[in-house]
Amino acid sequence: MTTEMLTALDQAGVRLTGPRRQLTELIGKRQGHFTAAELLDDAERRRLGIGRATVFRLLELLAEQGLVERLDLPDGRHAYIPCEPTHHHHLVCLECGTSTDVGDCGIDAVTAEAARRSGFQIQQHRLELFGKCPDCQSKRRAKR
Amino acid sequence: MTTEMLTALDQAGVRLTGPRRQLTELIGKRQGHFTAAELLDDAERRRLGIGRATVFRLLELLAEQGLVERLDLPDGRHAYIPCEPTHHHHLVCLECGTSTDVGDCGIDAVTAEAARRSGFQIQQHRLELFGKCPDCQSKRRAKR
DNA sequence: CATAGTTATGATACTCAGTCTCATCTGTGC
DNA sequence: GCACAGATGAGACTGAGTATCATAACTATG
Repeated sequence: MTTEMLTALDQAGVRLTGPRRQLTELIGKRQGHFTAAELLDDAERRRLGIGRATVFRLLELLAEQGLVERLDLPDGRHAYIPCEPTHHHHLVCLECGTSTDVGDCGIDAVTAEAARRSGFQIQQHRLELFGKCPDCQSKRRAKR
Repeated sequence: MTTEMLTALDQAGVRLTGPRRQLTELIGKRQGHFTAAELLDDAERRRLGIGRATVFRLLELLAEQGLVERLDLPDGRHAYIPCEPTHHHHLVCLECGTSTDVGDCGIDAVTAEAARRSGFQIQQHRLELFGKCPDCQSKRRAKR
């Protein structure tokens, strides 16, 4: 996962520097989504001496390569999810933050229908699904 | 439109003050989405003397009542769209900002399918469609 | 190796959206 | 009119993200 990101960056003609290696490793250690602030905290806690700007710059790079996707959480914060660079959608667990990719599940039919009804030419769409993952469902059940 | 908002606010037990009337009127005059900053600019340009906090407070109120919906633009900015207080999705024109509501268009089937595949319990979803509205399509054609 | 040149880096200052506080003001029900 | 809860604007504050710039590090050469 971490190495995949690094090789992808390498192929994109980007230098594989120390900070970039360390940050991608931190991203790999987090499962699920994370915000820029969380990643920055991780780096500071480990005294890596990595600046704020570097974190944002790497996230931008990763997003350009499609290795990470920007996501708007229901509370309005911006988060990132590591993912495969193909178009797809995310299912995000509101409790633990895990996320799963789902294929299109028929969304194309929905956009086509919306286009037909409205006359719009649809260029982009964004579908985000939020809920509770199987693990958190069973944990909650166990507590009772 | 403007009056609908006001009566809805009234029914929600909210005071119909001067600033609120003026701001809802400004919202009514804009067609399509707008950002908090744009609304604030409108108010300042007319020397209404309305504070930043008041604008945000009203938008929050309107959002609570479902009279306006928060929207994340593709460029990451937050915008608002006046709308009917029922669940639906928006189609936003990237050129002129007009927006149209579309009903569910079969999105429930999509979320159900995603839930089935992943085992998630889906609690919320967000679907945003971006494209070009019929007017902008014909304008562009006319230019050539 | 050494070195030159490009690219990345961290510190810091800055901007901008949104929130908070608080003294003052204003709708609203009486 | 009056009282008072609720709303307001000014301005301080926070936190995310960006811009700048001198310094540092990676890379390809010789």
